Amino acid sequence: MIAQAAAGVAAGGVALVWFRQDLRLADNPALVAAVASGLPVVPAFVLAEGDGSRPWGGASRWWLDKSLRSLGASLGDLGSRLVLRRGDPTLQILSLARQVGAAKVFWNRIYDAPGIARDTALKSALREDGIEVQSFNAGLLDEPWTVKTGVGGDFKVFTPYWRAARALLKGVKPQAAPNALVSPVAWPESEDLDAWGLHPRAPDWSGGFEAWRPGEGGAETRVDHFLETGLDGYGVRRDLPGGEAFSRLSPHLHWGEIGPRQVWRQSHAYVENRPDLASDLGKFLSELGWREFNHHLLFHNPTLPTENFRRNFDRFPWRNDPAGLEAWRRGRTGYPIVDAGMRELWATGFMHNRVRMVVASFLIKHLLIDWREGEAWFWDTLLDADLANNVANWQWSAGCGADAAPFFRIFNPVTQGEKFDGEGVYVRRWVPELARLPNAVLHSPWMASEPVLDRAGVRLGLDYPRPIVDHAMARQQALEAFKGLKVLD
DNA sequence: CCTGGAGTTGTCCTA
DNA sequence: TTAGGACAACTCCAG
Repeated sequence: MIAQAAAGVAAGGVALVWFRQDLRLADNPALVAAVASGLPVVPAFVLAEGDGSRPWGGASRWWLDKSLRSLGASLGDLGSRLVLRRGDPTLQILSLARQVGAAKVFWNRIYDAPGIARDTALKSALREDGIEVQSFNAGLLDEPWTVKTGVGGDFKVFTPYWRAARALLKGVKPQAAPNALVSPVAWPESEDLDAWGLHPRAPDWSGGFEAWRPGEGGAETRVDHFLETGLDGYGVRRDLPGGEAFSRLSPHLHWGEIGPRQVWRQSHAYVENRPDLASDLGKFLSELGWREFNHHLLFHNPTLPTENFRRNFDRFPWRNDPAGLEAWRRGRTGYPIVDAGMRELWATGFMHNRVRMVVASFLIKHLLIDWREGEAWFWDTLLDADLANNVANWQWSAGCGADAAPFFRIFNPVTQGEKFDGEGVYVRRWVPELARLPNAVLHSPWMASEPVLDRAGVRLGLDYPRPIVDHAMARQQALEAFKGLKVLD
């Protein structure tokens, strides 16, 4: 310990880079600033514990494990390392900064309330130690406080928000990754990633995650692949869960293995010689826009993760229904499109966007279960679980969020299945016990005649459940429940 | 301050 | 078969 501290101090101080949700070398302003300081650079990551922020879910921990290995390897290629610590990040960064003799500390910002409070306090503490601290924006196109309505307020409706946010973007120029990092004279000790147990054991339920490639390299491959194969016709094709026209960038964006500026720049560059793709590009970028908007909402509404954005929903008569919740989680509701989605989630850590809306609508409006239950399940099982996106989207689905779906918009799981999975590619993949049913009844097996069920080898109630609620009845019940929410804020 | 058009993703009934 | 309107009421936001 003494030798290490002495080594850092003797070299005239080092630049400490605290990685969080920016696990990349390219377009990383904190890293660029550290290199520009001319000091030896110590890159560090802290597995946060007990700092008031929400602990990562199981799927997120799986991803983080791989992403840290990737980042560590990339730093190794530059002759550097990634120093790992766990515990309260404030204490860990303070102690690490002192230990290595940091003259400067750099990080990229995050935008949830506990994180902001922690970072603010840490900044003061470091400065009291005479250490220079600087934070940057790596994760958003526009930081939340820069996008304002005409009268200086924060937007609550997406369309005007995105119009204003785009107008602020003048020449989006991602920064290049550094070519080399100067190492400190001596490295501080690092914890062992294997010992963190982020990869599930006993049992290892991550077998279905193998198609993912966490890390900066995987993110770059994903963008290229999407632009080549998914952008053409994205506006329509993105809605088909059996297809492939979606980017799958969300987990990479969540961990900052690629930043929105890079996605913005690359997709514009790709479309430069393809004017026919302008409309599809706009659709794709508006998805980035929703990500921006969700972070904007979270920043301006710190209680978004736990409280209804529209407070009149505080009176909503949510049902306590453990059996229904469990059927939903396991994909045993008897509605094939819902069950397919929930099983895709469980198996792969991902769910198609259209299907996310369908299953959310089902939990909230058919089962009348609190959106927070669904949000918690997604948080644990989604590889792209992101606080801002998850809570804002669940609130939107429930009707209590910003710019939310009107209450009478109750998805019919049969109609949705027929409309967006008409050929049954998606349902047959994830609900294989129904695979031999003809398309006409695939999304409503309870409507099939006995001979049709027999031929398909389906015994309702045995091989596949009957619907746990009747759609028409549930719909009426939901409309009644929502009627009780007269606004009187 | 006032006004009025608009608001991610739908469903169902009727003509 | 298909197209159009009802479904409520509210808030947001620009002019």
